[in-house]
Amino acid sequence: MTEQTPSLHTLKVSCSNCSLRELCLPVGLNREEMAQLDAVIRQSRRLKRGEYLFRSGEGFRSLYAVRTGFFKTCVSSQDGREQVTGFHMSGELMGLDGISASQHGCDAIALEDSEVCELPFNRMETLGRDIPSLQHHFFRLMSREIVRDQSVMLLLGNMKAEERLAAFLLNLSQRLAARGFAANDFILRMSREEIGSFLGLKLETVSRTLSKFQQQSWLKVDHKHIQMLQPEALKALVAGCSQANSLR
Amino acid sequence: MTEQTPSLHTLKVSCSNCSLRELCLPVGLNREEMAQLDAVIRQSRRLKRGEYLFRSGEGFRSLYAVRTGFFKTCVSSQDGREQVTGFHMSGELMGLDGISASQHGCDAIALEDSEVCELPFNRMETLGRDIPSLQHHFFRLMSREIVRDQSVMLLLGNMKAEERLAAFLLNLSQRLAARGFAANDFILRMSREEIGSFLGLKLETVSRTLSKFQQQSWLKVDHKHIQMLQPEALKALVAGCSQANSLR
DNA sequence: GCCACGCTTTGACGCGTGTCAAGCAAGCCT
DNA sequence: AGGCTTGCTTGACACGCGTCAAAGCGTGGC
Repeated sequence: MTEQTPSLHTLKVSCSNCSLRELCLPVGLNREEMAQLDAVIRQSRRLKRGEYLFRSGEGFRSLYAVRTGFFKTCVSSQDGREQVTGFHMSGELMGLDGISASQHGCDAIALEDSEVCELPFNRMETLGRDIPSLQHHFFRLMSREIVRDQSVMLLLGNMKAEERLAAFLLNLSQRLAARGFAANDFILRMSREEIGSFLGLKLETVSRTLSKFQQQSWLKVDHKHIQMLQPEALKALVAGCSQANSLR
Repeated sequence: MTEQTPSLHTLKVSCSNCSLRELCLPVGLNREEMAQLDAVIRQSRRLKRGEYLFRSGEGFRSLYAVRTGFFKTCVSSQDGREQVTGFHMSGELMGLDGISASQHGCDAIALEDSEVCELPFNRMETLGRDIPSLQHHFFRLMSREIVRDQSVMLLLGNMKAEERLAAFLLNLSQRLAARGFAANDFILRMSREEIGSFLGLKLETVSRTLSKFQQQSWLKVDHKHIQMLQPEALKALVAGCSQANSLR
């Protein structure tokens, strides 16, 4: 709730170059500024499912905004444990963690055929000096990412398996709805294992919990096809943990 | 490892106004710019142990840099579950999560008598336009916070109690050492419960695990006084999970 | 100085989730 | 079409951590 999703009418607006919900909308740029921005945003790049957009350790030069498709970002430790740190759909930004050390801090992998806009960070930074509202917007975006991460910490530190999964599904539903998709009938783009990695659970637990939700007729689960029959029931489960709506 | 701590010689440098390791140092400001910055930084504020620096939901106006003392930040859900999102010592910045919604997203509480510098965000933002290196530094700070949060996610999602506690102690040790304090002999400023909340464990588990470390003569634990007898043993425990060095 | 309270430690026990393993369904390749 | 791979489901069991409880220790207040 602390993070408001863009209202629907704003979704129709777009940059001339690509539709970057988060990037363009709240800024209120004039025509000239918009042109400057367009000049900086590079032609979009297409990725096939499974392809890496960037890898942890690679030099950082650009942020990437999802135009179409779906991504996961993940960090992994030396001994191979992998933690999915987020799932990213159209309009969302990836790569903010790379600024600090001038190299990417996580892997970004396309979970379906996708398209991204590349935003060369140096040039965005320079542009921010000329366009204060753009600079401010970038600070807000980074701050929002921090808020989101805190919600995930709350989830990982305090919630049980059922609560985590319910929070996850509701968050997904809400973000899809904000993009004009059905809120209660959608396809998961990620595997059970990836969901588990994000939620700090094993894939078997994810599977069992989904089955449990289905038994209670809260969901209909057909492989990756999810129908939310009683979203209120899920909401009741996470009612206490309200922070956990902005997971991504 | 991805986050390098400031080298020791840099620690002696300080702003004329207050010693903000993270804020001032890497920027490389000239004399005039330094003066501009000083003009913006407000007189420092003192807090007694237990006092709130800010609360979740309060209007956001400023960031705060710890001058002396020790803080925790935490988010809490409606039903009262509390998650400590970080511990903060001298030179570290708090409040970055407040930018996105113009209100603070967490509570900040002094764990001992402390002193902070207030940095009015609007004025810092304006100043950033005039001093590119300052602007860049702010982006880096925010990005570093995101990297840190990702490490915490890895810890909460993948590590066992012993690994979490070892990673926590090593991180604390390292940050203290970077500030010129003894690395292997220090006082915990927080309770077992607060450690547990940060690490996603119950206080009993924290206590038991500390006892276990002591039995193995890896530590000497006398209430809040910790002596690390065999830091290598702790390092070996977290060896695989290298990401987890930048927890804070 | 004493008492009361908060914090910590330690034990016994139970539960939730991880682990291991088997079987199934869907999709892909040849 | 057949066989392979990959991902998912489900069961049985184990174990780490949470829960509940009691007792010890320090500290601060009066």
